[in-house]
Amino acid sequence: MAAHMHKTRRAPAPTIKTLAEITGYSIATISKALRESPVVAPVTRDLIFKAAREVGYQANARGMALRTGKSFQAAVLMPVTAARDYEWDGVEYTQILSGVSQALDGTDYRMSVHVIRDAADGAEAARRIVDQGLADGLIFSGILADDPRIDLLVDHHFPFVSMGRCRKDLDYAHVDIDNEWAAHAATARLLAGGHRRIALVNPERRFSYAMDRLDGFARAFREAGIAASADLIVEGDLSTHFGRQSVIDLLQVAEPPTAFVCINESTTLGVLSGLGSLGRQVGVDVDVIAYDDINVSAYFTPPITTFYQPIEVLGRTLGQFLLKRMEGEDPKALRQVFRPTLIERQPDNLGGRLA
Amino acid sequence: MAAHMHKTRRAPAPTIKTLAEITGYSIATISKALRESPVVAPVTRDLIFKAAREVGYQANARGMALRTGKSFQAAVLMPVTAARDYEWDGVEYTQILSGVSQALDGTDYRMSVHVIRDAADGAEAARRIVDQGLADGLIFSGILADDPRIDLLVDHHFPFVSMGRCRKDLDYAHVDIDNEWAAHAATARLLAGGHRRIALVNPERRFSYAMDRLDGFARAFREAGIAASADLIVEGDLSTHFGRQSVIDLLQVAEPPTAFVCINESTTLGVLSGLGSLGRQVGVDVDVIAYDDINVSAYFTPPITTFYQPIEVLGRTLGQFLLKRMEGEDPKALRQVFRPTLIERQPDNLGGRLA
DNA sequence: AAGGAAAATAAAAACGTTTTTATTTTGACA
DNA sequence: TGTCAAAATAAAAACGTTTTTATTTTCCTT
Repeated sequence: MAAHMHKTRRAPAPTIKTLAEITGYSIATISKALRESPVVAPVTRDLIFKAAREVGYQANARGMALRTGKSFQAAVLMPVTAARDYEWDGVEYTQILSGVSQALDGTDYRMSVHVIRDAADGAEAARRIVDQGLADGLIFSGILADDPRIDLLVDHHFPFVSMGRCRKDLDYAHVDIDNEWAAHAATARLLAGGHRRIALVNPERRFSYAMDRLDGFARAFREAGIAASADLIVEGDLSTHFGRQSVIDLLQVAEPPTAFVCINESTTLGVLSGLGSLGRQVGVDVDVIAYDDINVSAYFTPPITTFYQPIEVLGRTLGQFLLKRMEGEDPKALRQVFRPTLIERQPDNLGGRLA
Repeated sequence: MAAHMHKTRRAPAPTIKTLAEITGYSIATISKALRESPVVAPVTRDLIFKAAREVGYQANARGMALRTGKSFQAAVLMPVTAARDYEWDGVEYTQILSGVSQALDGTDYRMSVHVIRDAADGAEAARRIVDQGLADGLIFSGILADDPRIDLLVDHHFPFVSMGRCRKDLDYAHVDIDNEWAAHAATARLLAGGHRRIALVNPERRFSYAMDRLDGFARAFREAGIAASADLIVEGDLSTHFGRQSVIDLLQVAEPPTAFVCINESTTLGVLSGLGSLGRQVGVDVDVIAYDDINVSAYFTPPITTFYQPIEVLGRTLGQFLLKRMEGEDPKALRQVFRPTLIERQPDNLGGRLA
């Protein structure tokens, strides 16, 4: 141990200049060699790579960023509602971020997260990201039927992938869940079980996927030749509170529903809570089919039938698509719609009394 | 409208050079003026600001970053376990990110999120962030009793704020929940209600807060002069599955517990599910007290008593502390331990039959 | 062996800042 | 009015890259 070991001065990180000095080549050659440009001789390339490995060279992201004008950031807009008592909100985002991060692993891109509080906030964030070059690509969800972010980004030729589709015919990369199909399947299942008065607990109508679900719901009735129980459609934020309140409201109408189609875990928990507090038993007095974000419906009492799609897979696809988009790939080639799998945990016909 | 309106060529974003040309000052003066340096005359400063506003000047983050060596990134390590069926995991992180983001709002800092899969991964991520200067500050949670990240960052004088305290006596900024207190309070409450056989559903012992909770649990028994039901302590990942399995295991012992102290929402749901499937009724056969991450226990059937702390507040504090740390403030001044509030929803004495 | 094209490398400029150093302008004082 | 310090501004260098342009080296052809 050296006698005077005052705060070990860390050696400055090696740069291409360091490598130039070590190898005797110019920084231009170093730069080209490191990026495997064909103009530098293979033998010198190898030499330079070796030197780089030896000194532990790491390209300085800031230098690259300035010169290339890129930020090496993949931005994700994460919605968080401001409502005080609505803290379940956005639980699935952990999975999305995890998936995106997986896709980005091993690339030069980092993931930056921009929290947005509503649609307007999201549009503003997107604009800031484009204008200031805060990121090289963007991922976002909560797509509106007519979403200003999609318009903006398409217009600016800015690489992005949306989770969800808007209702305009535009070319853009996206990943989605087949909500029309899922809502149809859930409704058809209940109709087949003998239910006629079916409630749909749905998101607000401005969301594109709310429309998709309405479509699926209507189609199931249409195909069964039965008039849809349109008066049992409720729309709201997807909070637990909303789910609970919906049940309380719906069970007071003249012909109350015998079944519920729920949109996510949070509302489902609210619906179950509401039913419980009114003394109704799931599987006996009413049936509930849900869409499951975080695979937790198995633990509800009783376990209920759900449609399930591992959200992390969507996240990973979002990330992969974004990488390709940032490399200039045609957005037309970057679209995928996932069909969730049905997990049956109940007969969904009031224990056989309906079918 | 111009006749030939081919793809509107966007004017390049104004730089300090643009401002220099407009105002006639040198770029040096522009730079100093914009950062309100006292060496530039107030009248010219105002002039330059006016020009900047007029052309919509926005400092180029990449240029700043290169010159200053800063990244203007505040990094957050977000843990996500790989386990396939454990998707509830990390639900509270949305709230943390939201809080951090709120604190960062209006500053030059952006939030980047690094997903980590375990403790080793986290240590590696921290090292990469320090070595490559990927961020100017770091926030992380899931603190181990002896956490290598804290050692590393303290050693490197790298600004960070941890959510949770390690069990070493070091000077570092942190935010925490008073887990010792909460576990003590929950246990004492159950003891006062007449319970003697109390189960503790706890995280793995390597986590610092697991130790804190063990301490609080033990202290409650000690203060009551009763031998702790140490054989009813279970430790595991905090999945719903673990909660459920714990109940199934614990109810098979010779003297089974009459009450459960749970650590988070996820395990609590599992515990309730397990109790339900064994036909035990909460509030009748057993009592459950939980710690509530996302304020959803009110919707469990029946609602249970919890300790609750809005996690977003912690997130905000983490962000605020990090900003101060990055400005060089003494970490000793940046510590805060929150006591969650008790939300009573049950008598917690088996409906009066114990007290 | 000279000439010239091709290959390899080097030099220089540029990206947008900040900071250090140098120069000019101002204003007080004798 | 000339001198000098202080105030204000300008010039230049630097951060670490990439890219364009220039130079040198290699090697083939005659």
